[in-house]
Amino acid sequence: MPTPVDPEGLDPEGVDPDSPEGRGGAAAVIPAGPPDTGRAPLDRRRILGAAIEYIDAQGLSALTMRRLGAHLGVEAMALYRYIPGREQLLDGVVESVIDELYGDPDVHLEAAHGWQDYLQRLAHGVRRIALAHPEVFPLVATRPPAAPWVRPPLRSLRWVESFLVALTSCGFSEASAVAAYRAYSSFLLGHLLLEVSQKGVAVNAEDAGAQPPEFAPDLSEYPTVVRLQGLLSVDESAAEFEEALENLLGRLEVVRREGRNPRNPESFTDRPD
Amino acid sequence: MPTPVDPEGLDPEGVDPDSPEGRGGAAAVIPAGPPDTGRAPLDRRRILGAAIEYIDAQGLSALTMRRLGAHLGVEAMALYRYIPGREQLLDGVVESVIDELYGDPDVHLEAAHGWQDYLQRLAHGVRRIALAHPEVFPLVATRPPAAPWVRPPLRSLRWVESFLVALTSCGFSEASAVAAYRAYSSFLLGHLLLEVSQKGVAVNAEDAGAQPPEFAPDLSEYPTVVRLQGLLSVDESAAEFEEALENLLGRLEVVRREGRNPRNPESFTDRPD
DNA sequence: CCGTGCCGTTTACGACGTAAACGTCCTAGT
DNA sequence: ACTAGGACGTTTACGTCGTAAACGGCACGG
Repeated sequence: MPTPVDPEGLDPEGVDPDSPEGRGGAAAVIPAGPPDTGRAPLDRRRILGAAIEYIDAQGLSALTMRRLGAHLGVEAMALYRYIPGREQLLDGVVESVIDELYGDPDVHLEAAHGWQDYLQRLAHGVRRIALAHPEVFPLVATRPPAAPWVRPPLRSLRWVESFLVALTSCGFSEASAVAAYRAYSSFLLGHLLLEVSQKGVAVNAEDAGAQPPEFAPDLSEYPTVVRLQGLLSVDESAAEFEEALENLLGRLEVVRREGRNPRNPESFTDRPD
Repeated sequence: MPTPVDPEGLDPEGVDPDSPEGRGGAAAVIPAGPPDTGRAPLDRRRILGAAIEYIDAQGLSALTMRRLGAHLGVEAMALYRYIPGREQLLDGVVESVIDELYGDPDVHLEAAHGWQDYLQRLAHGVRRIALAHPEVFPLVATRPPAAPWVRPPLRSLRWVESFLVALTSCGFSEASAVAAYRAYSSFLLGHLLLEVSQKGVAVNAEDAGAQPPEFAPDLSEYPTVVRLQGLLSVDESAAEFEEALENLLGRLEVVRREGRNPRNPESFTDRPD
């Protein structure tokens, strides 16, 4: 049994368990095979897989209907038989990427081992996806959701349902479950978007310019930044994520015990049920 | 003196003080005047102002060099005398928008009244900007920053410097100040990006389709979502922001008192350069 | 044997970002 | 006063984009 989860914090010496190198093949792209071998008959799933692959490799702005077609060994117009247009292609990409959560054996749809375990596993599952597809995640974050109350990065009704059922079944009131959903979404979005954007900048060499070794935009006015540059540059993403997540779970536990919407506290102090 | 700030929570009956209607003219766009009156001689500032105005009005995807030129009463190529290209135009837009913070009288560069006051004012200032320019904020969030350690939404060295000086001058160790900067950025980004995207979806009627009254993508599989739909739809953004901000400040106070990086407490004494 | 779908290609159009050459005016030096 | 030059906006042009529309080949059921 390879790579069990570690919901209670990081192995002190271990590598980041959510990084693509840090685990087995879970949360991988839908395999699309080498670009032109195996001339499969080109369905929607294959197109979306190839699009994700292409974005991961070349960046979002490089994805073009023509280029994606070429990547599949096909003319651009062939894609339109399966996808209405580019916008819907991107919607499909987002949907496909978050659907990888269903294939992750460490993420459960039910809170069988308590809501904290559920939220821990879910958070790490999403983080794994974000780190596996750093170029796609900004799309997950910014594409307008289907309904205003479906919040990125958990952009699927099924996960919203799962979330709300899990929490309400574990003692959260309906209002607290909704509040928790919102707090949790904000937490995930902020941390993961920053993490992938930081990673993206660090990795990018081909994208915009080419001065990776040294580019100093006059730091002379900012002595504190200069002094702390070393500290600012260390990457503590995994630990910070873990810590902020633990803190959030702690907050939610308080909310759960109070059993009420944490704001509007008079709704329960002066009123038995 | 109109509309004083209220850093210690929301006026119980008041409207959201960060909403564009909720206060005076602070955090307004650089005035560009009516589109074609006053044929001013077209400098960089005017172009960026017009671009922000245009994005706010028509959405980011509608911004085109040709259309922006037309909006300014000029051919597209005229813009290239002041801006190298479209990408740099967007960078300039992001920079301009966050520069509105300097014009906000309620946000201070120094922590004259303590770090909590400083962070409260800064957070609300950024929130005001996000709400004033909901179509621009995703750009603020996703555009690659200049250096990997300059994190959105505080994307300017001057604010990073200000932040770090403010916290270290209030008793934070260097490591804690940096950790606070990261936690604070994640908090702002997650909450504000979700808030503007929610608002954007709610407001948009012209953008993609046109079925605002009812569009029900088969909720029959998701009974809990249906049952909690009312709760999910209420907008508690202001209160949630405030509550999460208070919680963050509480966490940071603990970090400050411990005076150390909360993770890895033994690693900073012999810190490498 | 011949329709008749399916499925990928070809052709075409308008919009985009932008390089390059070109006015057109204002100003300064003689 | 005349002219050289620079600042500023326009014109033209090219390659690429998304995609509508017509087309071609191939398999299969009558």
